[in-house]
Amino acid sequence: MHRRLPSLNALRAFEAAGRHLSFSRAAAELHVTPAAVGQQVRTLESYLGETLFVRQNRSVELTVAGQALLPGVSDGFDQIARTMEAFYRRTVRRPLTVSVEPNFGAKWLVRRLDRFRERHPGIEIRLDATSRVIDFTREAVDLAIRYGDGNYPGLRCDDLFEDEVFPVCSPALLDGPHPLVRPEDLQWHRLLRQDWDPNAPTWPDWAMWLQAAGVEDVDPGQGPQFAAGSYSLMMDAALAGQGVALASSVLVADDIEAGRLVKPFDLGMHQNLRYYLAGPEATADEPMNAAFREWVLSEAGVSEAGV
Amino acid sequence: MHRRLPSLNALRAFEAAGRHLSFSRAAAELHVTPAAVGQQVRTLESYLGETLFVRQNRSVELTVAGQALLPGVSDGFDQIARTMEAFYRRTVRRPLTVSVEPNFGAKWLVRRLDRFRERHPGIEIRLDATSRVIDFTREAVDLAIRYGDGNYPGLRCDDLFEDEVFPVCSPALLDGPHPLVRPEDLQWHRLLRQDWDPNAPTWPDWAMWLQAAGVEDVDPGQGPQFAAGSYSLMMDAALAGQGVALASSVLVADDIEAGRLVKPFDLGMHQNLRYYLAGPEATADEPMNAAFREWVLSEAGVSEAGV
DNA sequence: TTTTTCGATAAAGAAAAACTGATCGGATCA
DNA sequence: TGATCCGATCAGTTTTTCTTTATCGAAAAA
Repeated sequence: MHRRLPSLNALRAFEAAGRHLSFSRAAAELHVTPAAVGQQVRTLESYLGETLFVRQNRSVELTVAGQALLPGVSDGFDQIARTMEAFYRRTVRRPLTVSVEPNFGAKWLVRRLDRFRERHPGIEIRLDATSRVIDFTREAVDLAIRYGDGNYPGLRCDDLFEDEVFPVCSPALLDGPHPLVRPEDLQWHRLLRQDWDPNAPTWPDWAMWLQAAGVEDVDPGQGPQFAAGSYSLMMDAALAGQGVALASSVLVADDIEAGRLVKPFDLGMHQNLRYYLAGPEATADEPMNAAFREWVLSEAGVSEAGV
Repeated sequence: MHRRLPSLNALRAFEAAGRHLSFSRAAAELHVTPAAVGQQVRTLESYLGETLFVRQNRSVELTVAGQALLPGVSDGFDQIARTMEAFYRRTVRRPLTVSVEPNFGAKWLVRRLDRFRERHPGIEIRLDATSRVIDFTREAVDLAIRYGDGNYPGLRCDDLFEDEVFPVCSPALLDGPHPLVRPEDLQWHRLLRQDWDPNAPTWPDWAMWLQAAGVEDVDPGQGPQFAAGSYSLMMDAALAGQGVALASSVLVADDIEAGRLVKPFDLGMHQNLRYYLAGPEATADEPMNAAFREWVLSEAGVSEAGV
């Protein structure tokens, strides 16, 4: 069989443009700019040696040649699209189960999962939010994202990012009666504090941060205390302007970017713990696992090669 | 309609590979390397999160998932290919008529036309080999390639390349009893000469070349004489080792590259004539004309922008 | 058995395709 | 009349795709 096909992308652009009778709407459908559609159509026209659209100044319509070409091409893409849909829906699909530390899952991962779904429509992600240590041999979990020291024997382990702990608060606290300018100003505000599960990795507490900041006249024990595991309650309080919390850079990155939280001081505290993606070596190269790993590393801004 | 399609090129690679059950054969069909097919298939697998081929060491076979995907995808591409074939064959197709100087057409253009057909399967080229000056208003000719001074009023005129005239001969003459090393050695060989049509542009003759080379003891009038328009006869004689001809760089480029002819001396003679592509301004931007112009300029190694 | 061959694979860099962003210009609408 | 919408165009950049080169392992050949 000798198929003489034009550029498939050009053909798809033509098909969408012909269906919508508009380059702009076609561009929207294809998630590109109208200029891109225009160029693709032009490429196809030059390949075929025939004008496919009559360009009016504010609209396009199909030429006779375009009309001749469109239906068959549309049918072809429809056929392929139906096949793909059927494939995505196949019953044998097994979801990819990813275990995540709950706060990380809620604050970082779920907001980004849409991008993963777009990139890998054939993979369904099931999140398992828990802080437990995962035993991959006993639990039906494919991959885990954990906060720890990276020492997980027998697992393929990829570094995602390091964490930093620093005070955050609502921007409202910056221009109240006692604006937070220097660490000493914390004495006028409530310090939101959190208990730690003795079995899990912990963060620095206010006493440590205040010492590092060289501040002595602020009581690290004042302000509301939140139970272990109530990180999100504490952060809600911070968001509501009820005080200043010590937060993890990873978990508040989106809130800071959106301006919901600010970082009044520049001092952050590092520790030897990082976020890691871990999973059994044996299944690490299966397409679903590899796809997730590659995606999560790119989201983390880490090239896989650099690990 | 919301189509979630993978990369179409990846899909096509998968389809070809699945049909052939071989990456190499698929690569041959698609005119790429096997490595390229392998990468495209891998891309698709990662997009779908599912292995499509079982790789054995010397062959591949489809997984269950691959088997599920292949038929529908094949049908889709078949549908599109049929549509394209039908389009190419439409009755309303008008050939693009290109008038070329006969020698240029035979020696340069026809050898390259296959590449044009591959790039623009929708355009049928009709060659009109003549040295006559074309009146585009009276003759059914779309474009002309001419050798001249480029002064063609009212026409869109693109510079193809300049020409140079130099002696050429069969490589056999280089190691005969009187090897051609210096221009003086020409006295031992026959000079193939050509009459010129008084109405057409002419080339330098042997007298001019010998003078430029500073050679006095070679008779420019010796050797066989070919009638005007018998350029190809003269070149056949040169190819057969019957003498040395003054040839045009454009027309012998392929013979020299293939080693059928050699250029014994470095001295070439320029003149103010060049090859041009010319056509009516009014139709210059029609897709067929534009496609041919763009192709011929790229074959000539000239970017259209540089004209 | 040993050697050769064939097809798949991996990594890196090159080439080509595709896309964006900015600008222009003519209809349409207020 | 001005504002806006839509398409065209162009240069520059990003992304995708491909080639190159080298390796590997089983099948075929010696």
